[in-house]
Amino acid sequence: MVSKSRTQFIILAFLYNKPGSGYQIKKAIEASVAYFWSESYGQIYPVLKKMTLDGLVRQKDSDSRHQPRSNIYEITKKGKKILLEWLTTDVIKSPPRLEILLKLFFGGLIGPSVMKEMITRFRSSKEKEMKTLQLIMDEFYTNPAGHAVYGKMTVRYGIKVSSTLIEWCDETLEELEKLTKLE
Amino acid sequence: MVSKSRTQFIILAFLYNKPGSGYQIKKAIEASVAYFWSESYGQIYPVLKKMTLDGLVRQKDSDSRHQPRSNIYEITKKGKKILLEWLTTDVIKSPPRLEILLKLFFGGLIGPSVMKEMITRFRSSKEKEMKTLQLIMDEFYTNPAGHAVYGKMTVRYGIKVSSTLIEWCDETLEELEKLTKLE
DNA sequence: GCGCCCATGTAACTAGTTACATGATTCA
DNA sequence: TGAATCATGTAACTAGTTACATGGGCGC
Repeated sequence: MVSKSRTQFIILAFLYNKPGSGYQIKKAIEASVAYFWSESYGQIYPVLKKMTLDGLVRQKDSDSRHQPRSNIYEITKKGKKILLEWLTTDVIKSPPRLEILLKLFFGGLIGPSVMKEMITRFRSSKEKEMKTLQLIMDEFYTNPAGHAVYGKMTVRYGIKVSSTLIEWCDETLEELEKLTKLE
Repeated sequence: MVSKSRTQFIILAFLYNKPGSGYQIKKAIEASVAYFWSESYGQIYPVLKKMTLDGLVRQKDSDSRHQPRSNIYEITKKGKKILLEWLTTDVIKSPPRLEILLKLFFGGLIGPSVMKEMITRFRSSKEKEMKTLQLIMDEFYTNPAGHAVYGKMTVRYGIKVSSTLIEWCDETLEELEKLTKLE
């Protein structure tokens, strides 16, 4: 049976327009969607193998004279078909698991000052994240390329969410401050 | 070795103030942190067993005359210790995996109208989510209870994020609309 | 020759879900 | 009596990470 792992679909998406190797796919992911997706080699290589068996990709005849040996895959008709199907299917919402909220929820067990430190560090990480995304967004404007519309939308998502979270941290820190004084 | 699964820690947190069964823990999770956390029985029961072996919880002498048989666990000193350690440890940020962004990123492959439909449905789900959270928040104010401060903070997180996402959907839908006209 | 990057891959492990099996009690 | 709820548990599966092993080519 053809699997429904998301790894499979991101691979198909990257192979859609041009063939590539597992290594190249991983690099492409890091260079483009890293802020909302990641894959490990330990996932990519086995999945590529499985996809070959399922007829979603095929190995290109290893054109020989290649420096390091590299297995280039190209997408098949079947691969394109199931990719497009997946793209038009609704996102199945996975039960959200927000560890920071889990810890905060049980904040009563450890007291507000420790929580304050934790939220402060969380805030820093979000600020850093936002700056990175802002740089990517700037890049989009200085390097205009028509195909980037969809990329921009995803980056805007990240920027909006992280700036909201920074706001939330500030409000939360204020409340924790009040609790500290009551201690 | 004592595991670091988050399931383990949420169990410890719920047992911190009073003993309970696997079933009760699951119900408590559903009744309090469901909007940012979930656990399945298939996870809870085996983990409770493992935790007993590790000495983090112990089974209370099954007081007999219990209607249905039920295994009540209580937290041990060791359990409390590692719970507090975990609570004060920073959240390890798991690589985010936002499927909606993954699909949107490859929107060029299927075109704006299909994407518009998807974002519209995503927007509805966020709106529903926000309303639910708003109700929970109202509950906090009409049923005032001192211990709820931390709960309120987590709900406020959810409300802020979902309302930001609704905004993002609107902006994104507008842009997609423009693209549709260019088709 | 050494270190770095290209490149592929596997093994062991962790985490978790879904579906199923089982059976007691409660209440309409 | 039959449905709902309480209650526990297992088996099979899916997804994914981390660490490790291996080796070639490139440039200094």
